[in-house]
Amino acid sequence: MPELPEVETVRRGLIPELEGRVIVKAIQNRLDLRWPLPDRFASRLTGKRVERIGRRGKYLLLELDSLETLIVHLGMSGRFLIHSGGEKLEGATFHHAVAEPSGKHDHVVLEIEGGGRAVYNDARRFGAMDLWPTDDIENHKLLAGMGPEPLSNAFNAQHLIDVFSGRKTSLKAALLDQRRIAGLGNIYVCEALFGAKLSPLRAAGDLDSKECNRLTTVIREVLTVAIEAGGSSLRDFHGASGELGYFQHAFKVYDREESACPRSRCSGKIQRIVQSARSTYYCPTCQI
DNA sequence: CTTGGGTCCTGTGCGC
DNA sequence: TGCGCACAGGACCCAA
Repeated sequence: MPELPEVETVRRGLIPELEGRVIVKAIQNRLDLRWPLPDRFASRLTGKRVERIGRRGKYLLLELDSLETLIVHLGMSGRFLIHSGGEKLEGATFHHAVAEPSGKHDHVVLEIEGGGRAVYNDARRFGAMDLWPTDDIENHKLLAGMGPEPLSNAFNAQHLIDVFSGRKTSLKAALLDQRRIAGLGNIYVCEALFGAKLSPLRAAGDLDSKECNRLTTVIREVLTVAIEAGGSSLRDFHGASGELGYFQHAFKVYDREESACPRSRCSGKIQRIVQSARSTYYCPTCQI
């Protein structure tokens, strides 16, 4: 599910409830998510203060005062919801419906100083958590080798030229590869390629510098606008206070098979194709 | 090394 | 309504 804008939305929602507060008690309801949780998981969280909540690609990073960082990945269906200590729905500021916790897949619950609870729920259990020394976080096996943050200065046209060079793989697959660029998933790759007028079927290594430049700019724009919209809620994405994002209403191609290309002066029709077993949406007329 | 396909898991929505 | 199937925002793992 969640790509960079959704994870960033969750991060921003967790900060006011969690940052600077102590985890009074951690409750672990299963031994594993996608992989086994680390040894003594709950006790390594209990009594620790969350100093800072960061993000790397699609990973949330909760830095604890024990010098360890709680690494969290939401997988496809993961949620991290805050239930406030008082009237639990009063804090919702969005006009959309607020999700009730199912309880069924609440795998990890953090009771927060002051009475709130942060609940990690993940029906499909493709998500993950781990604890790792904060000063060595970049060497954690899930984070090592990840490409640059697309909203940082390290991401630029030259970087794309470098990582695409000589690649025969499709542009679609290349952008989904977290080792080349962090944070993009199926939705935002489709949207960025539309914005850059590039076919997802092109070989990555075929792009010229002008095209890489265009793609760089569009990726930044798409992600920035999506974050401002609170991410996309196609099926079940919720922010930390249960609110829905609304960037899905701004999709130009994703999930819009058969509709007219939204680009002015293009008479094309959005197509859905399958690339490496995943849906790609694009306009074959203007995405060359 | 690169690349493509299968796989993990549960829920939902659709056609019949 | 009920059933079966296709599909879902991720990404690891392995075979070729």
